[in-house]
Amino acid sequence: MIHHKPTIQNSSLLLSFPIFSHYNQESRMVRTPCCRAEGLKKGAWTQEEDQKLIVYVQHHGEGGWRTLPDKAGLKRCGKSCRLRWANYLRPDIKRGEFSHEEEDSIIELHAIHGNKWSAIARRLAGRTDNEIKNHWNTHIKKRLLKKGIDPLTHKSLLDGAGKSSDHPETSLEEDDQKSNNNKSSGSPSARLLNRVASRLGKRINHSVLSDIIGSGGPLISHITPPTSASEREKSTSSSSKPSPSNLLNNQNMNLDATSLSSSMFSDSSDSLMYENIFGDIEDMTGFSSRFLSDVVSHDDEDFLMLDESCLENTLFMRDLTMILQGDKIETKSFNDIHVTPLNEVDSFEGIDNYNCQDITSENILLSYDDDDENLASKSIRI
DNA sequence: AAATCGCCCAACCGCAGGACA
DNA sequence: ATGTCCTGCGGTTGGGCGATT
Repeated sequence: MIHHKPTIQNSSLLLSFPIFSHYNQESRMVRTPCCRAEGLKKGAWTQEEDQKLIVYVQHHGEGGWRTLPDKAGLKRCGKSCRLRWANYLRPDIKRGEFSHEEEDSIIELHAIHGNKWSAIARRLAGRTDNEIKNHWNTHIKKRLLKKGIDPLTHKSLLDGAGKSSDHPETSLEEDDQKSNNNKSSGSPSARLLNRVASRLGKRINHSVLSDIIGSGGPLISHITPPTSASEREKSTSSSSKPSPSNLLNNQNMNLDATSLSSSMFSDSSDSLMYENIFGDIEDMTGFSSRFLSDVVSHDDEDFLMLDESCLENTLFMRDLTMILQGDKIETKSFNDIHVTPLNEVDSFEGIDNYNCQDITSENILLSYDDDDENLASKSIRI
C-alpha cells in the first residue's frame, strides 16, 4: 500500500479558496443509493484521486458526500471521500509527531471523555479523531500501562503509594507524578480550589449557562477553533438554539472572572433548558452532567464536589487555578487586613478549617475560628 | 540476503442519530 | 408515523515497512 501525503502545493492551493458549506437541495429530491456495490474502488488513494477530491471541495465545499464521487469523477463511495478529506486532505490538518503537550492534553481529555475521539479532536487543533485514536492505541496506552496506569480508568493499577514512574524523562510523566503526589498528599491548595469551585459551581445557574452558549458569554475561547469548514460555518450561523457547534468556540476557555461573577447570581426557573445544555456545559467545563445537575438542584451549604471535578481532572479547575494565581489573596484578622499575592502564599495548610462564608461579585470570603478562637478569614478577589 | 515478526496508521465497516420526503 | 437517506462516530482491518532473526 502506497500512502502519499498531499503536497504543499495542494495545501496552499486549498487555503486560497474559501470553503463553503454545501447543501444540495437537488440531492435530497432525488436520492441516490447509498453505496454502489460494483465499480467502486477501495484501498489506498492515488495522487490523482486526491487531486480530484481537492479540486471538487475547493469549488463546492464540504458536504454532499453521497453525490460527490460522481460529480468529481471518482470511483469511490461518498463515505470514503469524506474520510479521505477529513483525515488527510483537509488543509488545516497538522501532521507529524505529537508533542508532549499534545499527549498530555489527550490524556487529560481522555480522562474526561473516554474514547470519544471526535470530542478530543475538537480540542486539539489540527489533529483528527482518527489520528488521536491511533496515537492513543499505539503509543499513549502503552506508556500508561508501562507506568502502571490503567488507560481506561486513569488510575493506578497498583495499590499503595510510590508505585509510579520509572520513566521520569517526559513532561507527561512528570505531570503524572505531580498529579499522584497531589492526590496522595491531599494538597491543601487543591482542596481550597475545590471548595471555591464548589461554591462557584453552586451559583452557576441556567441564565449564566445560556449566556455562555448564546453569545460567547463570560467564557473566552483561547485554544481550539472549529477545525472544519463546516463546523466554522455552523458555529458562526445565526441560530439561537444552543448547540455543540456554538460551544466549540468556547471550549478550552479561560474564565473571565469578572463577567462570570457578575452574572452568576441571577435566578431563573427554566430547568428544561438547563437539562438540554448539560451535555454542552459538561464538554466545556469538564464537570460531569451529574455534578452539574447536583449544582442546580442542591441548595444546601454542605454541598460537596464530586470526585471527577477535583483539581487534577478538570479544565475548569485549571482555569480557576490560573485566575487565583494571577490574583491576590487577602488575609485579615478582625480589622487588620493584609494583602498577599496568592502565588506568594507559602502554604494553605489549615485551609480545611475554612468555611466558604460568602461569595460576592468580587470576592470569595473564607473564614475560620483558629485555636485561640480568633476569627480569621481570607478573601480571594475574583 | 531472505524470511519473519511486530508496529503503525490509513482506510474500511457497521451502527446511530438526525433530517427529510 | 414511517421509511429512507446522509453524516459522523468508534472499532477494526490489513498493507507497508523497519527491525530482528
